[in-house]
Amino acid sequence: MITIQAKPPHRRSKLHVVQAASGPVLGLAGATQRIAEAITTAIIERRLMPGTKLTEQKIADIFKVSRTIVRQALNQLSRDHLVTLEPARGAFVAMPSVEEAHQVFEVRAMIETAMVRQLCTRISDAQIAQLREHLRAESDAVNRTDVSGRTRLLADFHVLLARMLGNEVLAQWLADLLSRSSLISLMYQSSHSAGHSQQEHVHIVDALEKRDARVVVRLMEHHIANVERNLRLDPHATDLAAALQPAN
Amino acid sequence: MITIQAKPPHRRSKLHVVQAASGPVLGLAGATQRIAEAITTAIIERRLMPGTKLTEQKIADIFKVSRTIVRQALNQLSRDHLVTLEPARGAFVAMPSVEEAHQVFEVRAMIETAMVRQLCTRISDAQIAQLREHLRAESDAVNRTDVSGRTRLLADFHVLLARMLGNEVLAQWLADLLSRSSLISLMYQSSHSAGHSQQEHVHIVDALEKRDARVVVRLMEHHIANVERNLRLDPHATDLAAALQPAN
DNA sequence: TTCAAAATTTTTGTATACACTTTAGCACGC
DNA sequence: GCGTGCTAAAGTGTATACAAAAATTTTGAA
Repeated sequence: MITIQAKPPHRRSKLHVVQAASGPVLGLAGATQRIAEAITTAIIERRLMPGTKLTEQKIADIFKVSRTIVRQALNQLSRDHLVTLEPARGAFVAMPSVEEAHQVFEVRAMIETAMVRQLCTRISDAQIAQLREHLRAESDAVNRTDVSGRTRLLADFHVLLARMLGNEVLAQWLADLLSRSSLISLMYQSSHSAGHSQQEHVHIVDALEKRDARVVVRLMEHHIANVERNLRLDPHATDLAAALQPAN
Repeated sequence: MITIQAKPPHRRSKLHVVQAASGPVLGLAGATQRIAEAITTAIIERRLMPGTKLTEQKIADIFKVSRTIVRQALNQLSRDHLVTLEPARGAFVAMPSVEEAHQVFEVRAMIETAMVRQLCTRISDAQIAQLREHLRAESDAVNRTDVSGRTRLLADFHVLLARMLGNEVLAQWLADLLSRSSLISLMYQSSHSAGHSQQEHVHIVDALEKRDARVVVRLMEHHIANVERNLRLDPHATDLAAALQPAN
């Protein structure tokens, strides 16, 4: 049996998909994305606490769109593990378990050590400079106690490393893992100070500059282990987290 | 202002989500999942070639559901990179670029070597036995030249290794990567024989049984490199794939 | 005949309607 | 007073309707 196959007539350049920044059709998949991002940042910035119910109609009203769009956004977020979908009950801001938290950090340790090991053999001086610049931005945010900014920058450091391998597949996945990490950190009230993290980033870049694979791997291992070690993994943390809540 | 946040009233055991095998409400998220899986296997089994347009209404008719459900399924598949969504044009079976193919294998090499290295320190004899059993199943499928079965089993081997670390986060991600790998292999007409792959799996398990980290890492590196090396990454391969095309 | 513009059909994107499930409120009996 | 069952309200899941965009076909002229 031979199945005949239609090919896409004459598909336009892939650039078309990317442009998205002009024209009348802005809002195609844009609205969905916009809402997903709004919810994501709200979660990361602690305006939406773990366990919070996300009622479709309420969100739809806020953004002036139909439930259809909100549903798409919530589905995306559930694939990122930032919200949990319970059949017939609705969407809730995810509450990663202690188990899950451990697994996330374990995977991060595996992939990020492999990453920096690779980087030692290929990183350019220009890239080192770029990292230094990022470290400055981190340091600024820490000093200004810009909480949401520093959280984002500290996470971006890791994604930046991934991106420097020129591997977008890796970078995107690590970005996912890091938004999950952020949720975990805020849920379990990390006692690991931002300043300390930032300092560790500096050491990692120092080792990268010397292309010292052994040291950089050890530093990255310790860095991730430190972050995990400083989580409050006792159960009462969840209650504490669910405390005070501006409703939308 | 302190607004108290409603926590999900009294959430039922997570088992509830899993059951799904009884009652009248079967088809809650089940229909979406069913369609996504059908399309996935159709792609892996080469019944849907890369570039094929997936028209929503046609799929909806086939499965006797509304476009709503099909749309959800297509969205999921696009997150798995098995289909590409082009705004206002529709869904197409993905055509991973050479670049993307390379990146996928690079990441696989990184994560899977780290994985087996870890496994050497923790794997149990019972797990070795489980792997041996899997190898038998692989061998059977190869001998029977059960094409779709062997493709699945050869991929499952890698996921099985991930699962043996007891890390579901890792396992799920690797599963995604492997379905992508399958698509890449069929798109670029791998000349790497299934039998050869299967043989390499045997060697890997042998080394795991001896808990020889150095060897097992080397074997895994070579195994993945071999698979990639045997792809036809020359450009005409894509033309070849898009070759004979009467419109439907 | 061949090319281009217009009209038609198909298909996507979003909103809305409706059925069914869950949740909350309330009366009743213990 | 407290738990139990019933009723009403709210919310989710799916189908359908409709508008806008894209693809296809038709039409008309060189």
